[in-house]
Amino acid sequence: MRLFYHPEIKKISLAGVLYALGDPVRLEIVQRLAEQAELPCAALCIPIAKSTLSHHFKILRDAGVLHCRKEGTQHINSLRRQELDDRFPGLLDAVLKSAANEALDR
Amino acid sequence: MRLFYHPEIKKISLAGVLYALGDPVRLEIVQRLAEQAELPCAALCIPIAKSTLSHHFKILRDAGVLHCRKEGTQHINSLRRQELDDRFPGLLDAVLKSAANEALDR
DNA sequence: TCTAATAGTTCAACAATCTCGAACAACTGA
DNA sequence: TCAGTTGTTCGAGATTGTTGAACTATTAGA
Repeated sequence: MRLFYHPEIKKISLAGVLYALGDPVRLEIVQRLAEQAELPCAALCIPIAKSTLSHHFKILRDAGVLHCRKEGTQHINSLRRQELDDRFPGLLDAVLKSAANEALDR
Repeated sequence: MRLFYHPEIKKISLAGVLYALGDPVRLEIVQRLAEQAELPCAALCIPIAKSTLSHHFKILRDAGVLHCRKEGTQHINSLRRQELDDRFPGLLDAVLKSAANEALDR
């Protein structure tokens, strides 16, 4: 299995990041990673096919939101938080805060 | 032609808003509306089919990002800025600031 | 070392969504 | 009333999303 593609921070587009965050499953992944720093794909426990989950992780990686490294049989994911904050200051914080707010409403 | 659907502010979802913003054309529409307050659809001058543009406006309306009212033959669009700020504080500002930052890079 | 189990990816098929031109509806002005 | 303007709706083809099955890579146990 080859190494994953991770775009340079300079090549990350705002529309790409927003698109990646604009899906309930992917938004949940990002929220979990904001709390836990590192997670393997399987830790999500979301009831969807694992091929679909793999696809969502790929979109987040390609958009520049996540970094993924291999460790044994697992793929460990983490937010590219510092890089995102450098490129789009305040964006991720605003999204995470909004997500937390939204969760309170229910 | 019937009136447009505009969701209640309480029913606007974060993923829906991010999805709506996660397209270069729609992001540009939102940026323009942040500068100009009100615009008819035709004012965009983006080289895509007008049926496609109409579709993008519908997505932005359905997500709760835009309000649209009829005025003669035109449909006047505006950001639901106050409502969005109430529901997701700081989000729109962060997106608009990020968009402005990104524009400087090129 | 062989085998089975685990973690994810890739593939192929089907479903859903996007983009477009054409047709349509609503309004305006001559 | 008739033509022009603005934007929506419809149907078709292209793109993207979702899924189970097959596959790769690694680990643990006999």
